[in-house]
Amino acid sequence: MSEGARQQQKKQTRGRILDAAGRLMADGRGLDSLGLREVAREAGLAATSLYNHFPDMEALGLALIDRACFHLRSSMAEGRRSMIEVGAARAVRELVARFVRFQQDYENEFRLLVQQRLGRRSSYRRRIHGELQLMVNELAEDVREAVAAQDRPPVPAQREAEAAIAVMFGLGIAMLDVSPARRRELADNAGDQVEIIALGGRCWAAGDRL
Amino acid sequence: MSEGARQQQKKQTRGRILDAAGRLMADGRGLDSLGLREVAREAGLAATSLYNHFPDMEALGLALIDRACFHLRSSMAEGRRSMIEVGAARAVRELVARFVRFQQDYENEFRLLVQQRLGRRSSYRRRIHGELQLMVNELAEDVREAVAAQDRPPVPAQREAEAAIAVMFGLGIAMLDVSPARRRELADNAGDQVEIIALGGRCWAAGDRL
DNA sequence: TGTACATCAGTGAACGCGCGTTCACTGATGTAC
DNA sequence: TGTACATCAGTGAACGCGCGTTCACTGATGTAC
Repeated sequence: MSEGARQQQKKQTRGRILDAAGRLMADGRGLDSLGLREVAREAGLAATSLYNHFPDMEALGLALIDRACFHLRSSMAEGRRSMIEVGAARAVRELVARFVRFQQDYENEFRLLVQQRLGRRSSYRRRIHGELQLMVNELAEDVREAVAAQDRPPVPAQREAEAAIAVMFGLGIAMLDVSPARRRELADNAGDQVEIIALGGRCWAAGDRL
Repeated sequence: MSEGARQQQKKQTRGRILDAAGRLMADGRGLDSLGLREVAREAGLAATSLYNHFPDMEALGLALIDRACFHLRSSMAEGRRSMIEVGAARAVRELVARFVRFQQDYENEFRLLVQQRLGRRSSYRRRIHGELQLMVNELAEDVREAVAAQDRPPVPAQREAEAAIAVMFGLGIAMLDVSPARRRELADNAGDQVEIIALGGRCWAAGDRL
């Protein structure tokens, strides 16, 4: 408490560094292509100052990934509770809409997550993999609750969640390079795909097989 | 024809360069981290010799991507014709199996495609995007043919194909970091997911909605 | 409240290194007469 | 068939540049008495 001023200043500088890195990734650049000096320059600092905030470049990258995971998580959590009551059809569309909003509000961070999911550093991969696993599990839980609330027979919620998340990430990637009109079209298609998945889950639950 | 020896030698050297680059990517490294000198050294050439085969590093990368696309395409084409007769249940499993085989036989190339699908160079992105689009279209065509051959009502084949490919790429990515036993488990799950998608397509075709 | 000391965010020089690309070259292969 | 010339895959030196990290430092902020 008494050391406030210095600590606060430090936290602020740390934020400036992360913001600077984020800005540099804005034009389609990947984390791997960011240089220490470049980030420092953008943040208005001497290159060596970064070492007062991150032990090395890997730690800086991990901080950026953590931030992206936080945004993903909070975007997807938004209005999650209300999903159970609105009925399956609307719930599916709103799920996709939430993901699209995240992709648009944090496009760089979305790209960061997808890129580093297969990146060179296993610390990055593990962090992202864990986050996606949580996302799948939470979605599966929501599906189970919603189905139970409607007194329907239990569906293969885990598989549905996995497929839906795969579809949405595919959507996010496809949306990166195209016009807004085409984006809407892609999002509608993805909505249909998730609906097909949910329908398929019901059939599966009823014992149907191919 | 008469200039054969020299041309043939050149083609062979070009192959050696691509092989060398492929070998260097074997330990989880990305295309972006490959250096000109490094590739040349691995290929047993002077660094500058690479310029006799590729105008710049971008062209080398594109050649690697082309090769990967070719392998993806031929892997997925393999046995494609027989899919119509075996019935939907087996066809779905074999589809996933073909993709898994590609992912295992050409793991580096699979990684290359997924990574560069969001890479910095738009030439790479376009190339890969076009290939995936073809893949989706061919799968959708197969689905339509198979459904027609069984006198079923037409399903939303394009949406099913998009969703199935998204699921399979998700599978391929998830398989990269895990044990063989876990890989089989993931592949089974993905098979279930694609089956759910196909079931959902039938419901959709019958006019069902959520 | 005033003073002496400790902490530590930020600095600038320096380290060795590999980057992609250019250039003028060498010498084997191919071509024309 | 022999000879003179053209082509061109491969070479080694050199270009300017930024990389991540280390180090000893400065000076403002915080702490203890």
